[in-house]
Amino acid sequence: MTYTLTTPLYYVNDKPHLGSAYTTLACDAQARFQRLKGEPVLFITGCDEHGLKIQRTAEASGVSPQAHCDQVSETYEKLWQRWTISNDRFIRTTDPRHRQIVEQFYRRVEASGDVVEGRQQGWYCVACEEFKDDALGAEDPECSIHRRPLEWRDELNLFFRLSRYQAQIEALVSQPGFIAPASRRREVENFVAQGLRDFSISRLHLPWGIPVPGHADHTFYVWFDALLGYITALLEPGDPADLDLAITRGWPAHVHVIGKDILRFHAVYWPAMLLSAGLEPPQQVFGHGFLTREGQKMGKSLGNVLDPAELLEHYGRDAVRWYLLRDITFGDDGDFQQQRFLDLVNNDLANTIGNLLNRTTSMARRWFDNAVPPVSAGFMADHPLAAAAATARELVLAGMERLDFRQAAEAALQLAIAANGYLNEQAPWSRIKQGDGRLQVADDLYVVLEASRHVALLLAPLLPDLCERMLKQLGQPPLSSGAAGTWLEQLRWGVLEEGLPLPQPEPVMARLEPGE
RNA sequence: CGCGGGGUAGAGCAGUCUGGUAGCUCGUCGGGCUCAUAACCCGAAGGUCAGGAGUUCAAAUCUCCUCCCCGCCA
Repeated sequence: MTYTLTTPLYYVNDKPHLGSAYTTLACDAQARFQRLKGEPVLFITGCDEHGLKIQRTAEASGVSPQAHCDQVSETYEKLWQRWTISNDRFIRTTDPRHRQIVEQFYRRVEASGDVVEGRQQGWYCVACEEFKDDALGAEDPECSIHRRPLEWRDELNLFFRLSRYQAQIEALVSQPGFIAPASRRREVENFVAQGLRDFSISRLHLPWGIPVPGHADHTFYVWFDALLGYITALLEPGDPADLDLAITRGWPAHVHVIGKDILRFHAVYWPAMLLSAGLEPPQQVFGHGFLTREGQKMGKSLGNVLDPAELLEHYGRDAVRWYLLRDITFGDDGDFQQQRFLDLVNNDLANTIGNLLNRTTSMARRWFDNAVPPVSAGFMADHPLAAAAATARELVLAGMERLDFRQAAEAALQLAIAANGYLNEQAPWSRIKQGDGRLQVADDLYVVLEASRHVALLLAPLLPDLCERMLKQLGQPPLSSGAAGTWLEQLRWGVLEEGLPLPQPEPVMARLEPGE
């Protein structure tokens, strides 16, 4: 079955921020991991482009909404390309097929009797695209999040009868594993337990949206049409816009990865909409944490926003990916600390991993004719580094499966540390000087090279670039070429070929210089 | 108000479910090595586990109370 995973469809109100990049990077690692295991994967990302907020932003900068969306979503797409994100789809909710999918979906919900007319009255925050109940008594109320004036609305809208799904959503939400990490489940359960209320799914006289069939002047509320982008995205490029066809392409999604702020939409509203339309809810909704910078919230007003495009430019893909995925527990909030970022990248990638490869290939070349040394029979199987590699492999596989990138990264790193330690214990540089030490040195270098090869492979989902550079140093064909067999096949101890020529060593990871 | 998450060495965290010498990474300090990217390896210092009370032979871990941070309540 296809492993479908999604990032949020990012709202094109502004250029991409680090949070979006973080989510996307994490999904990319997961998508790569599943592909490496041989699973068919559908990795979906894209942009959400409707709504009043977009319309106003476009107006403010004097362009049409469509032109604005084209421009911003291109920024996203280009950025993901520069990060070599491996998404299979980039869906935009202004895609013509999306409109048809939304209409078909809506017809189903309507046919289930889940659409009713109602009067929507209250204070509205355009930035949130939400009504604010807590503002009811106040005069001149502000949005507590955006600190901008709320607008009074009183209009006839179409409502989705969410209340009918109370029992089903309660059951779904309490299902172990549906909401991840588990620590966020309670929050949603409590919300549901308060009683689900119908919510409006249309807006009146809002031109920048998808028209509601059969209701002139109504367009769909952004949150109704946006999530359906996940379904539209299932379609292959040449497919007709057909809902039944779409869901055969990889539904239900295995996981929606989102920021914790939009957990409710994904874990409550969205599954109910799907049930109403006779579709399965996603298997998991993973709400990850937010990033702060040096202990402070990032925000325009503080002027401390980290731009993912700049980070990429200054430090490169591997460094940023490593820091975000290795040092921050996926799910928890995390703090981006410049000093630690530099320390970790230099220590882990340049020193521990890069230098391990460098010193080992260099010795092998010098003493064994520029090639992988021969290993004596019987030396390999019960070797401590074989055990270390097996442990690392298990921890990486198990960790990645749970989106525990930190565990996976640390496991790969531990193998490199073990290999470095083994080298220092054996000190082949001393032993080679003793006449009878040559066979032992050959064995030792072989197992360390083999351990290094495992490190490279284990890093593949997290740091695809570094992995390929390491494999090249080890005389291996590119992993992406598939020439040496599948990833799992290569992750067996002893696959490294004796006598394989080793190229001139070159640092696979440069140290980052402080002070930028 | 209610609910959820959290408060453990200079920093970031694990350990809490299933009580029993407080552990990891980074930083700091000392030693070793010289194959290697001033890289690698080993060791040390550094903690009243937010505070208080209780249960227990024994509490970071269980119970109760207090304080502080973050989040949810359409």
